Amino acid sequence: MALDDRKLEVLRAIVEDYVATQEPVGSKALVERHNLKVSPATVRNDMAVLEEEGYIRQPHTSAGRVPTDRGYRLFVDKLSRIKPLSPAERRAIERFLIGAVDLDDVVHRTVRLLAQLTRQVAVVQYPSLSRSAVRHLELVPISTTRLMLVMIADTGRVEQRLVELPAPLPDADVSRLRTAVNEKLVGVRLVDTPPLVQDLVDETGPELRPAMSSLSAVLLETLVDRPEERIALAGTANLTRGGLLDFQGSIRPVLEALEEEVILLKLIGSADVDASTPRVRIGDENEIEHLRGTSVVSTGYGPGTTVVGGLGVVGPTRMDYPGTIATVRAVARYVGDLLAQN
Amino acid sequence: MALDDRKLEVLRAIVEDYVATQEPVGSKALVERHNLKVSPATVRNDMAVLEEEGYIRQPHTSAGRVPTDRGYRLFVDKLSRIKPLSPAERRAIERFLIGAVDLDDVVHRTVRLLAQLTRQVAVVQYPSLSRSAVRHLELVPISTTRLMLVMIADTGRVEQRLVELPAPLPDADVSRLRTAVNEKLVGVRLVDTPPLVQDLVDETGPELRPAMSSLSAVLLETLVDRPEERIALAGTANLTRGGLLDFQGSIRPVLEALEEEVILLKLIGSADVDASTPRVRIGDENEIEHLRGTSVVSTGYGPGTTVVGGLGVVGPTRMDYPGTIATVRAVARYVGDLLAQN
DNA sequence: ACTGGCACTCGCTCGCGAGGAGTGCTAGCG
DNA sequence: CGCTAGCACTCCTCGCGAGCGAGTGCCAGT
Repeated sequence: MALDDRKLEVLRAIVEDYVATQEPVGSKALVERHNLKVSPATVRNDMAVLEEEGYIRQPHTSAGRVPTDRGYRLFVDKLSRIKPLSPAERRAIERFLIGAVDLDDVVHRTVRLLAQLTRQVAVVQYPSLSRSAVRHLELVPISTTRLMLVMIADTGRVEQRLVELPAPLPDADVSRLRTAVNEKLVGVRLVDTPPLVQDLVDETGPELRPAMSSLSAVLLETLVDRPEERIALAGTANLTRGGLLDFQGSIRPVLEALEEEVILLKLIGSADVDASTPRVRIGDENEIEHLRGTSVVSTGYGPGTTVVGGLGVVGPTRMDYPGTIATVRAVARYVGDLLAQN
Repeated sequence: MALDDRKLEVLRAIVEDYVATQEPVGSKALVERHNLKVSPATVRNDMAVLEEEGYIRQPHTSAGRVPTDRGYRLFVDKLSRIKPLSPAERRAIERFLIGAVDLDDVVHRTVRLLAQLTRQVAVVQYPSLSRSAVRHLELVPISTTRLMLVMIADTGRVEQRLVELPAPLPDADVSRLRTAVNEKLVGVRLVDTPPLVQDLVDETGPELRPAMSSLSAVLLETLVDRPEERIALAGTANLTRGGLLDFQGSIRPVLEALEEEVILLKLIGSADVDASTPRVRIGDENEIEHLRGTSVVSTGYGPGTTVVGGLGVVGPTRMDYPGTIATVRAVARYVGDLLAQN
């Protein structure tokens, strides 16, 4: 059954009021606050229909109506325009992000900014190694049988790993190794390195072969096969906002979920995200069981139109979607621009 | 006024029971659970004295007694022995920490381990740069006028900073810079570098002087003058344990405080910590206003007896002090040993 | 110095009733 | 046919008071 315009308007009003007041909204209050042209009774009839269709529900008989996940979904898809950011917000974003000294700094500032602007929990993934290319590889002797391998990626990430050598290696040989790996790998995307790394080993002379093998094993395993994803989190205190009404009484499961990097990666990981417009997952749409009852707004970011990582926020289903979506999108763009500069 | 042995015993019993049950403890229950040799009435008299002295209090007339911060303090200082860890705990620690691939990994594992074992919020400071020495400095050209400076510290920390050069610099000159700074600074503690960095600039020939100046400015400012401290946090979900009884009803201020790195550093920062035995701050003893109502157990860690960073846990004043202290101390030692190996 | 007894305090829980917001239904109106 | 006004009904919320019980303080006795 198709909902006519007025019913949609009623749904929008319910969502907006509920988000604003956090209380079930009744027919009378609705017509007053939104000066609709019809009477409460009419609105009640519309509400009955909306309820039948599953867009709203009553917590109990004789209480006002509350949007369901489905109602929010319709609201987000059809009934809301993304709010333009206020100049103050734009300024806040700019002010926050200038002066970052390194990637860590950028990510930390971003996640705090996002938490502050949306007043929710913010999550930012570091640029994914799998979407990075090698900018430089450095080998630092730690002892005669240990090297530290430092990889600097074009996304600004710097990773280090210990390499145990099968036999002591003079410094001159370390230099040769360094030159060899850099010549072969600089500029190559990490996902494309495996065959080249194999070449490297094959091409290495017998005296350096064992060392190169150890090195390539570390390279492949820890940087390519299961590259470490990193995540920053901020604003968990915002979960306590809105009393115990949100998150069906306990923020426990939410906090637990947020401590699992794996879960966070699923949430805002860059896997299936594109940078055009944020993705919104509402309540039950979330795969993570602990996060039913929350909504997640996430998007990819990166220099230009490419995506190197994801970011987003986690909040109650009862959130200001237009504002949150706008903020997430704006922050992602700024961060992308910032990365493009380096 | 001196408390006789039995009164101390009563205090200890009250603390233990309250920690275990989370409920005010009454005289009758006390004599039963701890089979004291005296009657409830006697215990009541002792309680009256303990209350006068400020070690315990009643939430309201006709409720049991609850320890005050002062009571906990006495308990920690005089009435408790540090529990030895169970073999299971020792095993958990070992299992958790082997297989860490780099410093990030070590810190992350440690903080999660600590949170899990103590069932509280755990905080681990990365080895402080101010207590590190330079192991290697690397310069990577990003463009003709930009270098990335990577410092590898003996504590395993790796820091990178962008250096803007006043003029384009050929690769050969980059190498000369690299050699110069490494010869001068490798092995030197960061706090001791400033005069040497100055020497470096002075000794540099005129053609490299401008580049060296930029480089030294970055070195001094971001690595020595205000070195970035890093912190890892885990177990915030544990704050919700024990309902709303702990933290006077709201975990909000606690979560807020935990988001401030500055605050965390004050808490567990290595400044005034020694590695011998954990420091315990109970309730009001905390300087941080938001953390009144919590207790903090912290200690320093590092290879051998040196201290390179701090770690600890934050929990309700009503916590298992002997167990927590033992765990914090044990984890700190293991981490210290682990660092010593690298 | 400790104990048993006893009166007392006071927070907690429950049931009850009044109040009120909001609803669904029905009849009437344009 | 859609909208509206009126009305009876539901059910949540809040406040009140009684009963209960844990725990206490005090006092007299050993």
